[in-house]
Parts: sequence; structure tokens; C-alpha cells
Amino acid sequence: MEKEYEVECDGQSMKLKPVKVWMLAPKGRRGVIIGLFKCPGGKVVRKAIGKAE
DNA sequence: GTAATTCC
DNA sequence: GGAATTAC
Repeated sequence: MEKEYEVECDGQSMKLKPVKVWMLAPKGRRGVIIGLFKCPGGKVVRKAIGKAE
């Protein structure tokens, strides 16, 4: 199960579950895990929620 | 710039 | 098609 993460929505920090999670890493470098979130107002927010190995 | 992914 | 995301 996806944990909830703190995301900024409408100037407010709220805990949301990511709609989608994937790794974003250039070749030969470390990179990050990106989460895609949707705020109640409909705004879409991407945030790094972890580091890739 | 690069990486993947989604939204407008 | 371009923007956005992180950090190296």
C-alpha cells in the first residue's frame, strides 16, 4: 500500500496518497522516486518522495 | 541536461 | 509538445 505523503495544496500542507509513483534517474546517477498527487481542488502536484538506489 | 510520467 | 518533479 502506498503511504501518504505531505504535499502542498492550495497553500496548505496535506497528506495525500500518490496517484502514481515511479523512478526518475538519469543513466549512471542516483535519481529520485517521484509521486504524482491530485489535490482536492484538482491541482496536480509532483513531488520527490524518496531516493532511488 | 538528464531520467519517466502525466496533464493540459 | 511542453511543463513539472530532484539532484547530481
